[in-house]
Amino acid sequence: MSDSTKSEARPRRTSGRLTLRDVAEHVGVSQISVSRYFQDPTRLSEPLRERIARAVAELGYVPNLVAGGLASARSRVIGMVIPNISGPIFANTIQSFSDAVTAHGYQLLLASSYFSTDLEEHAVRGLLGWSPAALVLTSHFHSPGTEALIAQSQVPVIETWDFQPQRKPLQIGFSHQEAGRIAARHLIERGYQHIAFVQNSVAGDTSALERGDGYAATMREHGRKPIVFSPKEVSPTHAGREALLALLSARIPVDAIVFANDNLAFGALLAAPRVGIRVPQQCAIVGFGDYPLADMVMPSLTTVRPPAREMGELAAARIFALQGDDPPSIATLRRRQRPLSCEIVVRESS
Amino acid sequence: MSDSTKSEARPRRTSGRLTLRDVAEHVGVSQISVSRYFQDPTRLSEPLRERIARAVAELGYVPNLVAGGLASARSRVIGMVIPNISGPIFANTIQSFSDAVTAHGYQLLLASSYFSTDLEEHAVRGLLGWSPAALVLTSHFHSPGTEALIAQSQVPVIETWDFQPQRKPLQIGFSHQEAGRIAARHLIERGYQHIAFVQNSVAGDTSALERGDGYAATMREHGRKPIVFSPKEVSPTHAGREALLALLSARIPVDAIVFANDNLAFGALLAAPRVGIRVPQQCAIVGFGDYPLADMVMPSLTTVRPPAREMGELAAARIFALQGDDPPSIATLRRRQRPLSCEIVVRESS
DNA sequence: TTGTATGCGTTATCAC
DNA sequence: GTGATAACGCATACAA
Repeated sequence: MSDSTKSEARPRRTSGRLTLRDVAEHVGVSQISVSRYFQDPTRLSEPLRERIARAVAELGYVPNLVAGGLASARSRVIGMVIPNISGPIFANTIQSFSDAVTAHGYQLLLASSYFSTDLEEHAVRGLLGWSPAALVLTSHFHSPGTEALIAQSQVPVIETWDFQPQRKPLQIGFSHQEAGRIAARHLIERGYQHIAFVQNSVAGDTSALERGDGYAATMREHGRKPIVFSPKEVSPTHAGREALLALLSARIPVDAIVFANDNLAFGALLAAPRVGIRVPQQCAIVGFGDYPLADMVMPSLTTVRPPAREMGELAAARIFALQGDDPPSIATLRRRQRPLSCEIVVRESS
Repeated sequence: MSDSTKSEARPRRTSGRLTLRDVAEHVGVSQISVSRYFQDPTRLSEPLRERIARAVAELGYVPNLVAGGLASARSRVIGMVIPNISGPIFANTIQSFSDAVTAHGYQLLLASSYFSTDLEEHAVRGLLGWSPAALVLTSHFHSPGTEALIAQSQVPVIETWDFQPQRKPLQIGFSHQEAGRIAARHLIERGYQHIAFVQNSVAGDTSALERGDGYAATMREHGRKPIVFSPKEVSPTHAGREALLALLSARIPVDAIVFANDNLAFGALLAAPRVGIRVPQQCAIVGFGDYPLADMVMPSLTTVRPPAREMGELAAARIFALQGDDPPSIATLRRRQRPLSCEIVVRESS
């Protein structure tokens, strides 16, 4: 019974956790001083700062970010919506973004959309409820509802993994059409004659469609007829295998295939020896994504590498600049109105 | 100037977004009715409910979760700390957890620890600031600071990817020792003589050490001497290759290797043909994780599969039960005090 | 450098 | 079924 100030009948509404007041009382100062200790310790005198530091450590006080967020009308949370977390496609972007954000004291509220604009809208609505410092979305395809939500909210929005210069939201991305063009050009230059494109079997991956468009445009520019195959299999590796078999048993067998992503390409590449097809002699294979193991499989996979980590880092940098945390660097500003570029990584499969 | 109620000089403290009051005024009711519309619409009369629904849609009102969280002292956010987001190891657990959580109207605050207990503590402190409904951690290795934080907070903690029956926090996981034992037993049963274990080159992966312990114990129980190799290379694929070369050029070459994870195993498996080693004739290979492509590579990889998706789903289910959202199912309760089990997936590499 | 008063937008509580 | 009022825990604005 050393602490007689502790009331027996605790009001039901309190969360039960320590508050600034508890720390302030313990030290013998006002709450605001403790608040300042967390906001900007330099505004406190050296001795007071140390007394508060000791009390905070002793009591194990953790600031209530919810209350702080309400009082200041801004929070250090950033919302992010990506098609999926588990695949290799966005993994590096999520990780590099998360790391940058964490390093600046922000936290990441993550949701996945599975390439569905409805799920995305639902996620955006939920995330906006937390008044995030910023919202990061993937691609520029959104439902009208999502567009309305972000237009109404004061929250800055950054779109990644895409670049559409005419759009208002900040874009940190690259041109998917150009990615498709790069792959097609590479195979044409290598002298392949019958070059096909295999679409993603996942519905809603509109960016993959754009890569296909880029491929088709380049083919036409070179006087060739685009050949686009859409597999039925849902598993990407099975779909890749399905496409390989179908395209090689056609009337005029293809001698090169561009896949909408590396998982499809892996499916074809790894199935090839089992069905007696030699890569690249009989058929060249090009992927998209440069997923892990692309350089390890045999033959190693030629693929178009998107600036995955870079997009995460730049998106974070833009947000910090917007918040005034960091002065935007020249390089960051310069990149603002430009797409990042993809790179063809030439390996054994072509 | 049709809206004369809009004041020119907006007070600095407001966030500027629509509030419950705005909706209430628009409809001509009190705020609390609009609040009830979101909490439990059935408590409102049919006509009122519809009028509010219309106003919400018309105005584009998004509830302020921060204010709601403060008032109710609980939030529908769940914090999660995993070693890394981008690797294939935890991908399925994160995704299945995220999906389950989203389906129940919760949101996911995600942080990564990179197998560092200090980073984990930092993340936990930050996440606790949001008064999450629950906190999900990975493994049972935490800093004393983390232990103190979770002990003080009222927040329920669930540990995944591990199982230590004597611990207090809820455990949704499996025994890493047993995973190592399963791999060793499999190779012994197949008649392999000189079986080695290759450790993870990533520092701090204590669970991998436990798998190594399980392997070593099983070896001794069968009267064999454990051989443990720790690669120097940081890249897992390079480390796998390094281990393969070293273990096969030893005085007594091994004829089977258990790798701490599939990435290491892939490194060895895919390097083998390039250096003229036949798998499994000359050396069998077993991994851990059953990562994507394990069934596709040539030869396909024998591996120990952890219950990755299941852990995410069960962790979510436990949390909902704790919140009273769902009655816990019999199956869920029964699993509570038991480890989940790993499964050996036998393929061509052994 | 430190303190006092007030409000952030919602929900708990109690009243009608 | 609907409403008035008082918290929730912190940060802003202003004062000393």
